[in-house]
Parts: sequence; C-alpha cells; structure tokens
Amino acid sequence: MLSKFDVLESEKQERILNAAMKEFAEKGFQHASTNQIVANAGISKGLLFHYFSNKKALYLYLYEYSTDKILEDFFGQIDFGQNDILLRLREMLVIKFRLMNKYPVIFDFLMIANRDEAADEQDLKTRNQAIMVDSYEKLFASIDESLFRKDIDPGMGKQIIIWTIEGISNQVRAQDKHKKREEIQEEATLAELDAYLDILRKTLYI
Amino acid sequence: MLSKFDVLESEKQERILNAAMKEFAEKGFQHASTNQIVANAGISKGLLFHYFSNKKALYLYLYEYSTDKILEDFFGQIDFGQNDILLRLREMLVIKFRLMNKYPVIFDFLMIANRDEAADEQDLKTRNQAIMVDSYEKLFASIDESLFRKDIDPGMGKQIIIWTIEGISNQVRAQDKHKKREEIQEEATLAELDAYLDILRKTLYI
DNA sequence: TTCCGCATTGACCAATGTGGTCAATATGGA
DNA sequence: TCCATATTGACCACATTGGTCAATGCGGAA
Repeated sequence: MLSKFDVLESEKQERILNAAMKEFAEKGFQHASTNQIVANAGISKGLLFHYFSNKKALYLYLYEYSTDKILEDFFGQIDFGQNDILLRLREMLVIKFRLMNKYPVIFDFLMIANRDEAADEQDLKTRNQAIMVDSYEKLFASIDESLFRKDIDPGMGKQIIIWTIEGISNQVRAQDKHKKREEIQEEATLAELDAYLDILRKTLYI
Repeated sequence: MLSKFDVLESEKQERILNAAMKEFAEKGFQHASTNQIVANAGISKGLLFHYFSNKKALYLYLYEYSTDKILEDFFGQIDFGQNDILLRLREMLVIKFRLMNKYPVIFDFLMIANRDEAADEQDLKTRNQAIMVDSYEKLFASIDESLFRKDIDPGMGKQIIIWTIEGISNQVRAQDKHKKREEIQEEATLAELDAYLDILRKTLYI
C-alpha cells in the first residue's frame, strides 16, 4: 500500500529524500538530526513525522529506496553481453551520472549506510549487501581477458582501468561540490573519459 | 615554552592524539565529543582539560602538530632529484606507511580539518593549505616527461599513475580497518605496488 | 614516617540539542 | 460555506555537551 509520502509531488519528495540522505551520509544514523533534515528540506518538523513514524522508519525507507534505485538503474540495465571492460565501465559511468544528478548524495548515503553499526536491522543490510557484492562481481567476471597484452596480468590490468575511472569520477564529484550546481557536465567529462580510455586501450590491450 | 602535554611519555601522548584525531575526523569540530575522546584515550575528563585549555585549543594543537609532521616527514625528505615519477611516488608511499603506522588517522584528520567550516581560525588554515598545495605541485612539477611514450599525453599518463597508487593505498587502508591492527604490512603491499609499477612502466614509458 | 606538590579523577553544572507530539491553522475542492 | 486533509511550530522530557573544581593518589625528599 502506498504511504502518504509516496503520492507526494516528486519535487517535494526529492527535496526531502536528498536532505535526509545528506544528513545521514554526513553524520551517520545516531548523530543525524531530524531538525537539520527538515530545515534543509524546507518543511516543518511535524510534517516529517506525518510522513514517517520515526527516525528509524525514515532511515529504512531511504535505505530500501536507494538500494532499489541502484539495483534497477545501475545493475539492471548494464549490457552483460559487452565483454570489453573499457566499454562496460563507460556505460556504468553514464548511468552513475544520471543518478548523481537526481540524487546527489545517493552513493554517499549507501556507502555509509552499509557500514553504519548504529542503525542495524541486520537482515535487511546483509541481504542487500549480498546482492550488491554479487552484482558487483558479475560486473567484472565475464570480461574478455584475451583483449589484454599477453605480458600483463589481466586482473591487474582491470584494476588499473577501474582505478582510473574512479579517479575521473571522484574528480568530477569534487569539482561539482564547489561549484553552484547546474548540471553535472556529462559531455565534457565523457570527452575526458574517452581520452583516458584511448590511452588505456592503446597501452594495455593487444 | 613546552606545555605540560609536550613532556608526557610519548605512549600516552600518542594515545590522546590518536583518540582526538579520530573523533575530529569522524564528526568534525562542532560535533566531536570530548567525552568520547577521553573515553577512547583512557584518561579522565579533567586531565584532558588540564593539558588543553579548551576544545578549540586541542583542535589547533592537533592541526599544527599534524601539518608539521606531514611537512617534515612527507615533503621534507622526498628526493626531488628523482625525476622518474614512478620511483618518486613509490618513495612517497613508503613514507606514508610509516606515518600511518604511528598516527593511523592523521591523513583523515587533516583532510577533514582543511574543509571544516566550523573550526575556522582561517589564517592558520589558509597558510597551511597554501604550503600544502605548493609542495604538492612541486612534487609533480619537475618530473621527466620524456620518459613517456610519444603518443601519450604526459599529464594524463601522470594521472593514471597517481590514481593507481591511490587505489593501492586506499585498498590497504580499507583492509587494515577491518583487520586487527598489528602492523601495516609494508612488505606485501610494496611487492604488490612494484608489480603494478612494472606494468605502468612497461606500458606508459618508452 | 611525614609531608608536599603535582597528576589525576569524576561528580557536577548550566546550556544546548534531541526525537517526537499535538492543538491550532491553512488550504483547496465541493 | 464547510469539511477533510496538509502543514505548522511551540512544547516536552530527556540526553549530551564543554568545562569546572574539590577531592584524592602518588612519588620522592627530608
């Protein structure tokens, strides 16, 4: 059954979700302040507790909501037929940009949520962690190792590629935090990414 | 003049410094709890305020202390004559390991301290930031770009190398957090690092 | 043994902030 | 006009905060 929150106009919904995720991501469950959340979301204290029965319910809602989003968007629409790791990772970064645009803190929130001791509900957590790890492994399991130069360990080659793309991704996020948010500049970043992918292809592949 | 704190036996001193840096790194200046710090350090509340007049004085002490350590150890003993970036970065990682062994949270603390809005004392902060940025640039300024393959942009080549080493470094730190701390295993990690450096040399250099 | 001076403790305090409630009000459609 | 729902924010009991200080522990000198 749909809760009162689920039928909100999506703009207000996202304002609340983003404010809450940001607060939890910064301070963890225990030290996150509902006062801060309502202030950032631009709603009254009473309204928040009209939507969610208490702090923990809000947290769990966020957790399920964001894992769902990630699983659908991120793992759901990857083309597992694409066995060239360079192209597959490029695809992932594009999806990540789309998500970061809509929920700027969703990845931060999930990262700390999976490590937060205070907010247990262990079953839910371990279940989702298992799914995540599983999908993550699948992402890099079936890639075509024959593309690599013969004198290079393919596992290490993969790592270098992953770290490079993480580096670009983090660099974008850092820039983005200091700037006034307009839109994450996909085009410019993708051009940069492609330049790096060219180098990696030229050097690591046959 | 030496404060009461400076003449403590170094074991106790480090216990207090590490406890305080950890707390500030986790929660930022405003939300860090002196109660937590004394609990983690295994001393009484009164003793902490016997050494430091208040929370801010403790914070500033930590800030100066750790920037000093970094500037001395990290930037002070790098061989700027070594223009092969691969070798120079290897050197830096070794020094980083040594520091992380003694002060497991020193880098975390400094990273958040430089961004923390609440604990200003802006002059001190901007001064040290300037020094850091300056040194950081010097670290990568004089490297020998002629070592790179002609068909590779040297700036991008550098970045790939830096990101790879950051990747290894982060991976070690993540492992280390989950393990019972004995010693950060320099040997094993250095062996792994060298394997990666081999690949990078083979692929990016002439 | 006595005594002194410093190291160390933790109960205590006013102040601030917490998650959560609820009676009062705004709002918009019938 | 009226009602049901959306929304507010003052309010509460309670926890935690940074910081104090009278009381105690303790090692060495006499």
